Amino acid sequence: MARAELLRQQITPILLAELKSACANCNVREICQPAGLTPEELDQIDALVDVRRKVKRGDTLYRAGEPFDALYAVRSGFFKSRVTYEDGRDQVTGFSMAGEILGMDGIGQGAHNCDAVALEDSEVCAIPYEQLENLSREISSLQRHFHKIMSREIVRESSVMMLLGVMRAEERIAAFLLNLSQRLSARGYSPLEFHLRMTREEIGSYLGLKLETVSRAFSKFHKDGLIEVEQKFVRIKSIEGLKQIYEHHVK
Amino acid sequence: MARAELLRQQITPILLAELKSACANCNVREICQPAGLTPEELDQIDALVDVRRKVKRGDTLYRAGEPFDALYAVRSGFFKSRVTYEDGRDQVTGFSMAGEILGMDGIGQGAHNCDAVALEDSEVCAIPYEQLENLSREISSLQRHFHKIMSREIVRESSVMMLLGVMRAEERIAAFLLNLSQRLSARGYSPLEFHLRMTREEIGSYLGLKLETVSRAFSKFHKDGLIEVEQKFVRIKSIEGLKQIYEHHVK
DNA sequence: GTTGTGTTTTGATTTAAATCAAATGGAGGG
DNA sequence: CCCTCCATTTGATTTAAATCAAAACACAAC
Repeated sequence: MARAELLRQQITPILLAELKSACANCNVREICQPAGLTPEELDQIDALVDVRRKVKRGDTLYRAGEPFDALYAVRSGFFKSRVTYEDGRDQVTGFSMAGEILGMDGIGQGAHNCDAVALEDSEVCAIPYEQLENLSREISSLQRHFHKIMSREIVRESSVMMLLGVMRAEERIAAFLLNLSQRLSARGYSPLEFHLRMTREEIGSYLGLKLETVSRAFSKFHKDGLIEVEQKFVRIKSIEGLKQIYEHHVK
Repeated sequence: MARAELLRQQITPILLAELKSACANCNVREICQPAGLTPEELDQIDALVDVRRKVKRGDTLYRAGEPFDALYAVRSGFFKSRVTYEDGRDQVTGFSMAGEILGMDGIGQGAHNCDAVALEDSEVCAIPYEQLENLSREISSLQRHFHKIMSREIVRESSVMMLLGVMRAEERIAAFLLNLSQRLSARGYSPLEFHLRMTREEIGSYLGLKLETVSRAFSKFHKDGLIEVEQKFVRIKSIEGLKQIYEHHVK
């Protein structure tokens, strides 16, 4: 298939020198650099992460149904995960930014369960899953980290269920902005000013809302002095105000 | 109900001789008996599952915030998982029946993220997590099974997100009934007749709907000849009809 | 049996968000 | 530059589900 061909070509040759310090320089410390590793263990992990891959904006990193064989650490860029339904309806199930791990949905069935689409030109490290399993049997702290990351994904999703199940439109959008802000902050970016990588429609899909509803909420927040919005650029003027909406102080 | 009675009787007091083969007799083969184990490995797993615990209807197996130290295999009974929100709102995030695993939400933070409440008198096996981690380093097929179970939980939740995000009320309820039917069937129970262990309100909470909406949908399905409902008892008359609703053929 | 409590059903009304519709505004390509 | 294509905003209207309300029903306790 043509896509597979393209994908293969995108994979940059791996230079030995780069490989050596691939993980040491990477900001995805989460899985590749769990705390408390010996230098030898770090080298083992370095050797594990053998393939870097660039994904152009709009291209998919993987698609639902494709065989699963690796997890991906996002080195740079931004992804959405999308599940498509028999009748064609689809939903965005998550956004992944640099420093986060992608692909854990595929482990269960040996095949991916969703599409991962780059929302900007991005780069990932592929972590071959079988090798990760093998290595995590040797290095218990790696195993522990890996389990924690999977568990956090379960918890993240149950808070999205909460959001979709009990929150009203404006609460959802406040929660979304606060969550984005918090994650950006955790990765060393400004929590108060950022560019949305996704469209209003994609935000709406993620939050179970229509794009018009998202747009109206942004306008409302702006009117109330909580944020400034200019296209994709967002500046948060009042974290507290957003939190009050999120915490249902409205109404 | 007669079936529940039978199930309860199946579980006999724990004698030492039985304990020895606790896992061999257990229907929760998922984690305790991954395929392809040697007898020695099976014994190791047997030794792992050292605590059985009864939970009375209405009691909690664990609560959000409590330290996490074990996963639970449901041997008999039925649980709901519930997340409570700062302002008091809560949501049911899942139901667990005999043969399923509970508690994976706690791994990430070392503390449980939700309450697990028994909806009928139940019995579980506690699987001490640290020992499970240790053992799964030795037995790679156990490790693999464990990872698959976690991943499936992630996938399960993303399909609930789909349900909450894009489906209309009747579709959600059709999906709920079909899912329950399929899981019961997988555990050897009738897929066409069963007792709901939860109230309409709990179903509604899980599906992001109000109890009245759940009730109305049941009435509608009955009127259309798809199901028979009598209190908590449900008989599915037309799996196909439910599937058509679920697949959005309505409207 | 009666009483009381919690669950479920059903109907009438309200409302939050969807839908429909139109105008505006950028970004990129020729 | 102009033109086209999206993405976004904003307004008017509709609608699905929530809310409010009351009655019916179960089930357990007394």
